[in-house]
Amino acid sequence: MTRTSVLNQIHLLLPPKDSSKSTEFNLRLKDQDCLSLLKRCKSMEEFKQVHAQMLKLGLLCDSFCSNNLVASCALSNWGSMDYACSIFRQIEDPDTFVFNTMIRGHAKDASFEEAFLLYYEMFDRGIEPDNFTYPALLKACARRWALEKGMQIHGHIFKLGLEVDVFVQNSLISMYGKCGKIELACAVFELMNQKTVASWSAIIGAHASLGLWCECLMLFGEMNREGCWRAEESTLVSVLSACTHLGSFDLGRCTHGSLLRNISGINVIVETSLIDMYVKSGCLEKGLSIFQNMAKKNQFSYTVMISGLAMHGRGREALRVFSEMLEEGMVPDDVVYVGVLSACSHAGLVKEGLQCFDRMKYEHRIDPTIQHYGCLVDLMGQAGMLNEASELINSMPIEPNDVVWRSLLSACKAHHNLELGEIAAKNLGQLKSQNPSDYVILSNMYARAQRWEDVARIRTEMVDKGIEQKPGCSLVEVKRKVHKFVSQDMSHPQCHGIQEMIHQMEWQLKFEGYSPDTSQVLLDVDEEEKRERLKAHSQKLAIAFALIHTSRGSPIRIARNLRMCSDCHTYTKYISMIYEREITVRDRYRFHHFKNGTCSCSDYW
DNA sequence: GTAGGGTTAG
Repeated sequence: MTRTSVLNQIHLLLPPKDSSKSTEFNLRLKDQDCLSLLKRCKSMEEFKQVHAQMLKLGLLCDSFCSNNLVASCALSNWGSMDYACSIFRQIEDPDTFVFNTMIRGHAKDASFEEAFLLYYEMFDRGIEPDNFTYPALLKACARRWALEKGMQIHGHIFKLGLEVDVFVQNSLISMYGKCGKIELACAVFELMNQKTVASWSAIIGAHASLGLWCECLMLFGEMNREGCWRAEESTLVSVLSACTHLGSFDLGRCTHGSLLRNISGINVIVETSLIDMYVKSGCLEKGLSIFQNMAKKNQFSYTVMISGLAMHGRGREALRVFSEMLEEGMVPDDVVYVGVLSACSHAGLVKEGLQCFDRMKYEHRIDPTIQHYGCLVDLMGQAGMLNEASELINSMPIEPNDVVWRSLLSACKAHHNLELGEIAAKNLGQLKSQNPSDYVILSNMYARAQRWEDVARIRTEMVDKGIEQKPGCSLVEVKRKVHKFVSQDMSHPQCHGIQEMIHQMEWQLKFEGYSPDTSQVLLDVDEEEKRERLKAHSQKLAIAFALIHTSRGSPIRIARNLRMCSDCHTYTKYISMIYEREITVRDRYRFHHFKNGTCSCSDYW
């Protein structure tokens, strides 16, 4: 039935002008008819027509009809809350149902204060709220991060002795999660007799939004074990996010598989999460291919791709994607510019980076944040423009933070400028930096200058301040298991085999022309000791282990906690050529792809 | 008789 014919129908049901002629038209609209008519309204105009006819027929004395009338106007996407209010206020004896509807309508319009006023009015008029009253109010609390109000509502529910159902429980979980009270969200969740997909989705989402990634994956596992395997997109996005942050590439890939099997037409949010997961797991090409095949891209997708390309040192491509984004008519924001500037910094595109910075300020009118300045200092510093970087820090309109000074410090280390390095370190000290690497870098700079007394002074300072140097470590995934190697640590159960492999590798490396760069070992020890120390860097142990335990030609993927040293870099380039392996290493700042004796960073990092 | 929950990404 078309809309017009429905509207005509109401006219047919009315008594004709000359009612004496035919009495059979003297019918009345039944309740169900009026409900179906209200449901079919598609605009305020149609609604007003139906409303007028209902008034004529005297149908509004019935609470069922007036409830539906208010619901239609308050909850539809064409309705108006003002109009709904005016109808609502004409109801002499409003019941719980109509109050619930009005509360929901206000909550939908984000008029949270109005929703709460109505809720309190219910109490004043002695109208008891029920399970249908609470989800909208709790959602309002969640949206406003109003924990106190949320807890107050929870208290009311408790006091009323209401036997809460699964809908209210799910809303409580979400409210507590959004307000950052994860333990309360868990308490509600654990007390539930019957958990639905929405309950799992709420609790997993709550953990994800607080960055509790391990718990997120554990809950996902539990959800599957309890037979609730039909996860939906939103849940899987949280899971993907957890995989990305934890580096669980295998689970991430499985989640992708699960999405492909169970969900038709993956949406833009899922695709963006997938790109982020692949790119941050080192599979840039996979991320790129999803990106290129996306039916619709948004600000988020572009940002993920640009930052991803940046992380992999593909600066020019990042700039190309950025131009594409602008051509699509999208307006760049501060986050995407962080990606763009870091792309320039990782690829040494100084001129382009400076141009982008100006464009951001003057064309797109974005005030640079400390992150943008951080990228710029990094860009100049890495390129050896130390004085320019230092001048920029001094002329910044915002207070430089530890990240900015740290960028300058590492640049000073890379370009051997002890004087400026000392200034950067001093500023880090003033900012009460507890980051061990700040001390280690300065101490290594003194060591390089053979200033052993200063080295000792820094080391003592570290001990006094209780700052411990984190040892370098590398993770490598072999046959679905992650193996951890710590620099200089020979406690791995297969240590003997690894040593043998390293010895074998050494012969081949020497034959190809590699010689260890002992200048990287900044300790006051002899050359032989330095060579031994270099050999036991965690990345080399991980490579040796992977070469033993993976099949010929298969790629090796390593994640390490510190920036790669130049000896490990040269070493890995040779290994990629000798053993014909693609080796991907993610360090603290970026990715390096080694293949056929070269690295994707073109030795600029 | 009418109605409600979880919505995720840079």
